[in-house]
Amino acid sequence: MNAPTNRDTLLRCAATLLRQKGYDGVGLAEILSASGLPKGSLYYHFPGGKRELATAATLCTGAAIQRLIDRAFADADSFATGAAALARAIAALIPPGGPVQACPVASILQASGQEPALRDAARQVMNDWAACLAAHATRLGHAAPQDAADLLLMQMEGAWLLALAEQSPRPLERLAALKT
Amino acid sequence: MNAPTNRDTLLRCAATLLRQKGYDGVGLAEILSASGLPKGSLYYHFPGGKRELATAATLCTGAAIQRLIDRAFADADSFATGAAALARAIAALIPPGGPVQACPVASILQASGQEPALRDAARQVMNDWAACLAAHATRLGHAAPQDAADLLLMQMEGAWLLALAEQSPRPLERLAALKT
DNA sequence: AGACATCTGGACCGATCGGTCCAGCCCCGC
DNA sequence: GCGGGGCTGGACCGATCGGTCCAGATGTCT
Repeated sequence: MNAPTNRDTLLRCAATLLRQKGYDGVGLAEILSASGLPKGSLYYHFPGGKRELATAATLCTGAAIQRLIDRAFADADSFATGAAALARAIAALIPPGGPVQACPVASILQASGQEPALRDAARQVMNDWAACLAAHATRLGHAAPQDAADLLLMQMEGAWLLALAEQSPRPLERLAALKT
Repeated sequence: MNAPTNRDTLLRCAATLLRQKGYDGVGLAEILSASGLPKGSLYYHFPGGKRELATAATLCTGAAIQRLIDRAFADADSFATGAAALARAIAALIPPGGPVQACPVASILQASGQEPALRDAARQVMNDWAACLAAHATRLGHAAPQDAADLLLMQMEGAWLLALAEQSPRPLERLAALKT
């Protein structure tokens, strides 16, 4: 059955709350009450405390989004159509009634100035995404794969930020439309 | 001499610290000690407390950046060259040795889920920028000014975010180069 | 000089923060 | 039956959070 362990629950709740309120915006108490677990569990599974939990959650979500990238580009016949599919996929992540959640990297970036561990995690996820996009660009025969990948990453992050600002998937859908 | 009032000092310090640590990341004590003023002054000039100070500081910085946009596009002969100039101008804001500061809007966006006042401020600044960019696109005879403005805003915000992640102006310079 | 409005200085408050610590439950192999 | 990790439950801690309040310094009128 592969029942989710308490550690997984902690990661999941932390990831969600982090993306909603940012690193400094969530308290441990909030994460704990959302997961229904006591403090002891947290510090057993993540001895490094909030820092460790947040970095682990970010890396986890980052990997999930990379899978989303791969899936979007899997049956694309060009980089542009893959990019449009990706934008639509990210837009589709937004729960219909619920709040728009930030990009996991963006959500810890503000606090990364004080927390080297967070900055490393943010950097690594970004680099992974960029490399992944560049690989797809190369595979699809793009003339300047590195440029295309970096530019798309900028556009995607920007659109995600705008979506957060206006609490609507529209900017992401807009980007998808502009890519066609 | 137009000496800066204490209110101005408060706004300036708050703007800087907000962009470095985010809304939830700065404490009033920190802003106060940076400005060398007591709590009484803050709550006299900004009875709404942290919320009011942060929204005022964001609107202020937002307006300053809009002036930067106007300046960058002032002597541009096309939307693309204006865009490149703007990216370079934002990159130039980054203090050589110091930390990369976030976009003022991005820095309050995470907390805007809990603070309607912040979300309104973020939205307004974004809308102003978009309108401003669209006006320049129209003026310079772009075929689809709205699309161009929105896309550029996405790219600029994304590049700014990447710059924050790798603590270097390179993504912004990269965007400027790709625009040429 | 005296009265009034403006602004500052800082003590103080309850709530919440992240983090520590340990008693004890539970389930395992013996 | 029993011993011993793996894990949980939660009391507790000092620090810091945003916010309140007011005495009094300062400037500006009449």
